[in-house]
Amino acid sequence: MGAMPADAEAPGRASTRDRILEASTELFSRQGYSGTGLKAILAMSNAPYGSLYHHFPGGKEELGAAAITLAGTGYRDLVAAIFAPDIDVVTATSNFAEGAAAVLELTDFADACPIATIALEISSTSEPMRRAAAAAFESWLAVLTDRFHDVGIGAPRARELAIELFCAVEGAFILCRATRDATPMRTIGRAQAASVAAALPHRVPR
Amino acid sequence: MGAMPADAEAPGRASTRDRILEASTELFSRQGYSGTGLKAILAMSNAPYGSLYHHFPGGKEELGAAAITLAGTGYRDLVAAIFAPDIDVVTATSNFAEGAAAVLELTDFADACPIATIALEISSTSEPMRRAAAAAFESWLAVLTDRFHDVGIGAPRARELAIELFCAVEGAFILCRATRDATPMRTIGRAQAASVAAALPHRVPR
DNA sequence: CGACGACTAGATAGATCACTCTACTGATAC
DNA sequence: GTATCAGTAGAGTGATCTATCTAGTCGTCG
Repeated sequence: MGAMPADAEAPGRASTRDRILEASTELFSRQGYSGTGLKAILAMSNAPYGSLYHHFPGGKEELGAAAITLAGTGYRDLVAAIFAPDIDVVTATSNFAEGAAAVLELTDFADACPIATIALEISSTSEPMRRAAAAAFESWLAVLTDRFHDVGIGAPRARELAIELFCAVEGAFILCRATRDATPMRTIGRAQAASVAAALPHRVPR
Repeated sequence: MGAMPADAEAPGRASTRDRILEASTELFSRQGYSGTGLKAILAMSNAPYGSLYHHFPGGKEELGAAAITLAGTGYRDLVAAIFAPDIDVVTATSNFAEGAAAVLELTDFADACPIATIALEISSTSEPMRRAAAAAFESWLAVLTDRFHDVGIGAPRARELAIELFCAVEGAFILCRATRDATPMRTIGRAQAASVAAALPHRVPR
């Protein structure tokens, strides 16, 4: 049944496929899909053309979709960690925005949403990639919706809140990067934290 | 002192420069900056290379910045029309989101924010274009801030509201295009209208 | 061993990219 | 008339793009 690669879980070095994928997510999210050439990805991941087309026979489009999916699960895990069950949701909402603002400042406004740029670029031109982006976004919304529901917010309202938070953060990424100023992210952080607090069921005094 | 072109305001046909610029804004906003070739722009605007480099000696980058600026003033005027002085701001906020949702649906989710895609693409790679995008966004925020201030909302809060509305709409554009569903735009429309209503000064009963 | 498949390696092709170049047109200025 | 200049026109250039193609490496299995 063929060879089972021994380095699937090699400790020292990530597999070629993984290195290509990681370089893709980074370059795509920073320079966009069309703006990133395969050569740049190959150079960053120290891989030849042959490997790329071996692992991704569908070429750049398949690679793009895979990169979106990888970035999607990565960011979903981050959101899940910030909105962990033992942290109250209002604080988590504040922490989320403050974390995003801090990362923007630390990376010279380069690292924002790893998918948004590609999503806007390709959502009218590539169905596979568009679908991958939609699935990634939905997975984030599901994490948020579940968490809001767990703290007693009704299901429909929980999803609305998740959508509102998502949109506010994504929009803030755009504005912050263009103006090179993280203030908007902190502004919407306060607003969203207030929204979440207001949606919480009747506060029990002690 | 040189010739003054007689067709500067030709009634029948837009000038070559304008046609190039209009084609650029349309193609850039739909396919992104890197994803749009100069040939496509020239073909759509029925212009030769010579004209492009005559009017935009800076090449594609200058053209991109000019397209951003043009789209920016166009959208600013649209926002100003929706938030006209004789329309109450809560209704205007609802109308804004509903209008955006309707356009998305009518254009098969192709026409969203004319700048967002390019802004994300180039804000880490081209200073002139980044600056043009920032100026465009700021001009929209100024329109909203002024309007909110005019109805009695304090200046700092007025700007915060403008930022919150901007971010919500931009984020919704991303989510709606990726999922091909205008629901999120309507969701944030309701939320933002409520925010604006809550920020209004004490309602005087008749 | 020898065959096989997974994977690596990079030269190469053909298209397309942004851009430059020279030539041409037509109107104005003197 | 003639010089000047804005603007039009498109062939051509070198670089870069995605993708293909052949060849080689390495570990496993029969």
